[in-house]
Amino acid sequence: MKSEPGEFSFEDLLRIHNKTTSWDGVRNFAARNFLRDGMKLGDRVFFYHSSSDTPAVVGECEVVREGYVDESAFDPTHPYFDPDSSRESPQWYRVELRAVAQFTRPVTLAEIKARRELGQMALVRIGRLSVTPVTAAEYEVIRGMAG
DNA sequence: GCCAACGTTGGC
DNA sequence: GCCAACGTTGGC
Repeated sequence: MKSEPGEFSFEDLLRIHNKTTSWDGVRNFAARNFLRDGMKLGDRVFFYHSSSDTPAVVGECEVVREGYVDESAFDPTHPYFDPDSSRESPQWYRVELRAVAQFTRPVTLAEIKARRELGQMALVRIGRLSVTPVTAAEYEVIRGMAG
């Protein structure tokens, strides 16, 4: 999961009660499908800082609630409002994530790109998506790089 | 600031 | 359905 640290950083998440947040605002169908269909209770999730000086995976979360309707799309005053989504046929979904651990050593995008085993990572392949899948093998490599 | 790689919009 | 124009994301 990507977040711009200037908007919402991993440190911000750690400061929240229960270190838990509802991940709303995803408004891309491919990202939504990964989020809604691919994330299961207890799954580990990497937290990635995008559009920062050093884009990097900075920590780990876990899914504490699986995909459910993102009601922010229904509110005309909300920045994530989408008139095409309704309670009758919702388009957008969210999950709840809880921070598990901050990496002692962030794993930068440059390091990820330099590792052959990670060359096919969706994060690298489809860089603009805010939600991308991580394989078990990729997960282990990055955990190793984080120390 | 530039660019790639999309997604979206709307005319036809 | 096609395509041009434009918007968005995010790395560099």
